[in-house]
Order: sequence, then structure tokens, then C-alpha cells
Amino acid sequence: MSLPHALITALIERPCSGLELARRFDRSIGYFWHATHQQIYRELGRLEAQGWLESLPPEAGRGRKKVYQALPAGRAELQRWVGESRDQKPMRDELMLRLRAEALVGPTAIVDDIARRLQMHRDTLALYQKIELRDFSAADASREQQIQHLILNAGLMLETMWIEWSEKALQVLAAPASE
Amino acid sequence: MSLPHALITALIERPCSGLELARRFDRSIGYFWHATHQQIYRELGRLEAQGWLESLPPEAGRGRKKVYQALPAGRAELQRWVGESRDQKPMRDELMLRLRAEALVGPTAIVDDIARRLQMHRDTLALYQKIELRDFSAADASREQQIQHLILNAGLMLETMWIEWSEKALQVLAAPASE
DNA sequence: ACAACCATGTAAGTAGTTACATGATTTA
DNA sequence: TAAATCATGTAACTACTTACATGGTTGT
Repeated sequence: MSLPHALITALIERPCSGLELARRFDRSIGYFWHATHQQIYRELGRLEAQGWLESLPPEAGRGRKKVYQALPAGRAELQRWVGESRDQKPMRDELMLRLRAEALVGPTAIVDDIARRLQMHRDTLALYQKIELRDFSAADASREQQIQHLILNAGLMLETMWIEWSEKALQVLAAPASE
Repeated sequence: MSLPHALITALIERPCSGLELARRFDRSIGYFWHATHQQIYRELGRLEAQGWLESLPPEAGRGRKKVYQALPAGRAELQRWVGESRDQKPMRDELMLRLRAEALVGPTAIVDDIARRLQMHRDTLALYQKIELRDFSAADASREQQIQHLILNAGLMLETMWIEWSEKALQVLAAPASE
């Protein structure tokens, strides 16, 4: 149950509407927890019903912008949740599955996918580096900033790792089979 | 829809029963695609109904071991699936969410979780290194082996990266706040 | 008044999780 | 013969995805 808490976090950082949240999830928060607008709207409804959020304005139906903000109860719940320790969910990477299958029934055009993925990782890395330069150049950072920098660093390191791996993979798959 | 294809792959590599599959998913394949025995049994039923697998033996009910093997149709479907290119699913990492929340409502005992996670990554890395030494020492590897080595390498690099990150995170979180 | 876009939602389906039930085989 | 373990499954639930529907606002 991470999405509700991701939403409360986002709304404490800055109150906004569902669609704006969806957009913010395509950036910062979404780099580590993706969500679609359908999920977000549904969850916002639940969270409001539970008394963890409130929607400020015009009380109207469809098509009317509703800005949400976190309530003290939501903040308390977030605090409880952060303190709780949980095992990490096992990762799932479809490309690795496909590679393993390719080893059996290949060769196929999977190199193209890896090349495409390499390009995506390069783009993402460039984006993260831009963000780092923009937001985390100051030497005297607050605890909050240091933690956010840490999160960005995980992203930087992950992308770098995948770039390195993809380049290696392309080498191996391009080489003539020695068998 | 990755689980069915992960199962077909595993059964081409070596026919076996549902429970054995569940155990194999705690090792090799499971490192990149986790599945519980409930999921596996359900999926095996579907795949058999579809004509992609067959169960060999004793036609009996509950409690009787059923060994599955892939049929040509299953192999063909796997080939089709491997050739299909798909975007990768966005990643989800709860710890990063919790960190971001911690920056707002903390400090909490999240360092303990990171320390625990660091230990797990170290253990996993050690395991992967053992596997590499055992299975991939030979210089003259077949294409299949090279690809499997590539997959293991992703695991090795990933664990190394997370160890490095966790160590850095512990430093940052242990340091006195400068704000 | 109509197109484009902003914004909120519904519905149906798939995948994954958690808890429990039941039969068969081994072994103390 | 009772306990432990191997093995297959059911049921209920939660989370996520995909496709579509509807209302509101702004610009031409």
C-alpha cells in the first residue's frame, strides 16, 4: 500500500489537483513510483473519505478542478507508515526474462530493444544530471535536501549502471557466437 | 503477461512439477521475476488448457505430483513473445518513497531498514559471485551461456550499485544535520 | 457554435497477494 | 499411527491497467 502514502507526501510538499498530481507523477515522485490518473483519482477519493485529505473548493461535480491538501490525520498516518519497516518487494524485469528465453529460442531482434533501452537510460541520466545541477549545487544543504539528493543519487547510479550493462550486452550479442 | 512465458522458458530448460517450479523461482529465474506457488499453479492450469504445456503422468487429483513439459505450440508462442518488443514497466521502489516522506515527517528509524537492506544486498552479491564462479568460469562459452552470464551480470552490477548507495545513505543519515 | 484542451471520473479486466484447505507420502 | 513434509489447489481480496465517458473552459 504505497500509492496512498505517495499521494499524501506529494500533497504535503504542495497541495494540488488530481491532474496536477498525475503530471507530478510523470516527474519526480514517479521516477520511483509510477501511477496513472485513474489510480490517482480513485485513491484521492478513498483518502478523502478516510479523513486524511480534504478537497478545498467549489464542491461541484465532473470537470471542476478540485485541489486537495493533507490533513493532520494524514500526516500522522504518513509518519506511522514511514516508521513501519517492511521487506522490499522482489524486482521484476521483463527484459531479463526475454533474454533468458532468447537464449533458448533465439536469436531474435532483441538487440534492438536493448539499444532502445540504452538510449532511454542515457536520456534519463542526462535529465537527472540536469536536475542535480539545478537543485543540488549548494554545499550547505538541509537534512531534507540531503535526503532528496540521496534519492536522486539512487536514480543517477541506477541509470549509469544500466547504461554500462546495456553497452556490454550489445557487445556480447553482436559478437559472432563462438560455439 | 510475463509469468506464462517465464514458466514456458523454465519448462523448456527442464520439465518439472509445480512445486519444483516454485522452488526454482526462489532461485535463478525468480531473481528477475518473482512468483508464488499459487500463481504458478493457476498459470500452469491455464497454459495446459491452452495447449502450450502438457502434464505427463498419473491423471490424478490433489496431492499427486504432476510433471509438466512444454509443447511445440508453447515453444512457438515463446518465440513470438521474445520477438515482440515492449516498453519496460516503470520501476517501483517503496524505500525511496519512504525516504521522501521521511524528509518531511522524520527523522525516524529508517536507517535500520537501510542497514538491513545493505546486508541483504551483500548476501545476494556473495551468492551471485558464487554462482558466477561455479557456472561461468569457462572462457569458451556458447551463445546460450554468454547470455545467461549477461543476465547474472545485471544482477551483480545491480547489487553492487545498491551496496554502494546504501553505504552512502547511511553516512548521510548518520551525519548531524547541518541546517 | 465548434474545436481543443483541461479536468474528473466509470467500468471491465488482469495480475498479484494472503490466507486457508486438502490429499499423498515418508519417517519416527 | 501420528507427525512432518510434499504437493496441489480454492477463495477472497487488493492493486494495477486499459478503454472509454462526461463535464467545463478557452480561443476562434
